[in-house]
Amino acid sequence: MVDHDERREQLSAAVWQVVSEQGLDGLTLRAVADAADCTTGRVAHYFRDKNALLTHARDVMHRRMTARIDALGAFDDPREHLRAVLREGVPLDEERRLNSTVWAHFLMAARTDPVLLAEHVVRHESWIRRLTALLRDAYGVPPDDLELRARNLVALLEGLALCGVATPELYPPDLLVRAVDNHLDLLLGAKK
Amino acid sequence: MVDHDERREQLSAAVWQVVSEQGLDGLTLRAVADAADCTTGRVAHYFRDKNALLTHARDVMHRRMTARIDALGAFDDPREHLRAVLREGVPLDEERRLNSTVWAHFLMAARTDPVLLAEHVVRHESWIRRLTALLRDAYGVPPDDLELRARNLVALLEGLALCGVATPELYPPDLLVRAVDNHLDLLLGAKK
DNA sequence: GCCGTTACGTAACGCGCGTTACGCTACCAA
DNA sequence: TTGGTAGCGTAACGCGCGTTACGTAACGGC
Repeated sequence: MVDHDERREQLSAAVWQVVSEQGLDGLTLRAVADAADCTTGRVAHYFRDKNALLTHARDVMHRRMTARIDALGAFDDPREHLRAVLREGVPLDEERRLNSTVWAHFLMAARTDPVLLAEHVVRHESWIRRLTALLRDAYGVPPDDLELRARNLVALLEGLALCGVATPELYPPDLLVRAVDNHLDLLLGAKK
Repeated sequence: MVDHDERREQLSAAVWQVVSEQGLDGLTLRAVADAADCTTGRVAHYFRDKNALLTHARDVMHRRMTARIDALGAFDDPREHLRAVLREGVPLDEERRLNSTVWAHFLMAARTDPVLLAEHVVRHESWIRRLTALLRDAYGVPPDDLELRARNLVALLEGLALCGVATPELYPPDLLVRAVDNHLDLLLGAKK
């Protein structure tokens, strides 16, 4: 008896790998099977069809991302808390680059897929709410345009993620960190 | 005798339309022919293969984008000049939304296509240089981290473009303008 | 008025895709 | 030992794709 959930997570990991290496165009069941070092028979055995495989892969990835943010724990300084959360949204290592890459591909696919679009909207808004709250905590007295600032913060993060995904050598981790810190200084005033 | 260049531009416009509506996956020669209201025979007649069609479509789109920025003309206030240029990078109307959409799709495709990647890098860097120069003009005395600020400005723009492309109804033109202005105020100090 | 050339439309080819049916092997209960 | 089932591998099917070959109508120089 094999562990079905574990097998499914293995296949989902293969999906991420293929999407990262070949894009959504290159994501064929045969490519997934190759990446998972098995045949398409196994894939077909664990997922009804291609769509079910993709949905599972998306869900697992999203769960891991939120889990990583939740696992950050407590911070004394609200500003450091915000900073730590922001770092999770930007491709600082291989895992987060994989996350950002897959996210970007699914985002573009969402333009022509109502299901993907609905998921994106929910997560985007929730992301903005989270950052708005963190930003509010980081300010002594929150400015009137707090939500707009949070929205811009998200946009900056997505833009940086895109840069890091498209050209990792031009946007190494230290540059991304400096970019985030620079914006934070602009928002909250230079760190003492 | 028909005007070859005009025909090619018509077909390129059909490419943009299909990419915008169906993504790069949906970009088939038959779909392009449908959008151009002709048969695949005509497409095959004017372009050696699909790749030539795509290259031409990218080139024409890029030429139009740079032409639009160059056509902005002279400004008395450097800050207003910068602001006007920034507005061109964000999907404020249907044409610019089309531009941003196609740009984003090709950017994701660049991850697995060396030719597209090389083009992207060149244009990205030139974009950063242009904004660095404009930003320098807008400052009385440029700060030390001028280039990093310009880089963040580009990232913000790309992030906002992505938001406007994915969810136009959540990011209407006036919100995008306010977002850009907000960041500009943060960078240069609130407008008098 | 004829004839080559331009400007396509039409249709077929091979390929890779997702899907599905089928077959085999290992394992576990009886 | 034997029957059944879980866990796959293999192979074939139809479809849509890019490409290409071929047909043909209109046009323009002689």
